[in-house]
Amino acid sequence: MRAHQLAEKSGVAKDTLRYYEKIGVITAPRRNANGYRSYNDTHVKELKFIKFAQSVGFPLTKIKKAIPFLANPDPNCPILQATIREQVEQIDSKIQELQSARETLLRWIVKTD
Amino acid sequence: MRAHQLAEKSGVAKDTLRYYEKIGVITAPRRNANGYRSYNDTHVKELKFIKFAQSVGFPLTKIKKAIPFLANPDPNCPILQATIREQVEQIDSKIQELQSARETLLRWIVKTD
DNA sequence: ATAAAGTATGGAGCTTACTCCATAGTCAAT
DNA sequence: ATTGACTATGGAGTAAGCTCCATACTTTAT
Repeated sequence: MRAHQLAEKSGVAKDTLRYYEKIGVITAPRRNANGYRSYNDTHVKELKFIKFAQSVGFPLTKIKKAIPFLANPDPNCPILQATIREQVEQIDSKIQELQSARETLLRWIVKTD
Repeated sequence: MRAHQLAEKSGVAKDTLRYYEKIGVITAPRRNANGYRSYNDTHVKELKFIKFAQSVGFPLTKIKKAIPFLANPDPNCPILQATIREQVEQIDSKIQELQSARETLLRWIVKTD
C-alpha cells in the first residue's frame, strides 16, 4: 500500500504519515526498489490506535511508547492501567479548572429577565 | 515604576512585560530620559485584568481588544456580555469533550475488586 | 575607577502536531 | 518523448505565549 492509499484509508494526511514516521510514532515501512514506502495493515492498526489515543487526550510522546505493545495487547497490563488512570486524573483536573472558570464567568453575566 | 518592580508587583516576568507591550496587550509605558520604561498603576490594573481573563480562558488577542474599555468599565455593555456568554459556551463544549474522553477511558479500566 | 546590577534591543528558541514548500526522482499513459 | 500523477527529501512555517540570549548602555555602590 502506498502513501495516498494509506492516507485515504486512515484519514491521516500523507505529510502527517511522514511526520509520524520521523518521530517514530509509527513503525517505518519497508521501501520498494524505487524507494517508495510500502505500508501494510499494521500501519492501519497503528494509525487507528493513534487516533483513538489522541481522542482521549494522549500526546504523541506517550502514544509512541505504547505502539510496541500493540502487537500483543494485554488489557491487564499494569503499566497500561496506570497510564489510563493517570490520564483520567489529568482530565478530571482539567474539567475542574474549566468548571471554576465557568462559575467565575457566570457571575459576570447580567441577568436580563 | 521600573520593570523589575512591576514584575514583582504583578507576578509577570520582565520579558513577558516586553512581550505584552510588543503585541500591544498592555499600553506602552512612557520612557525616562535614559530610555528606561516607566510604568504606573494603570499597568498594574491591566496586568491584573490580563491574568484574570487568562484564568477564565481568554486568549491574548481577545484580551487586547478589551483593554481600552478598562478605563471606563460598563458591566452592562452588550458586547462584553456576548463575549462572556460565548466563552461560557466554549468552556461547556470543552467540558463535554473531556467528559466523553473520560467515559471512554473508564471503560478500559479493569476493575480490581 | 571599576565592578555589579539593572535596562534596552532584536531576534532565536521552546512546545505540540502538524502543514506546506521547493526541488528532484519515478512511473504510467499517450 | 513528453506530459501528468505520484513519491522522495530536507527544511521552513503555523499557532500561542512566552522565555532566553548576546550585545550594549546606564546607574549605583565601593
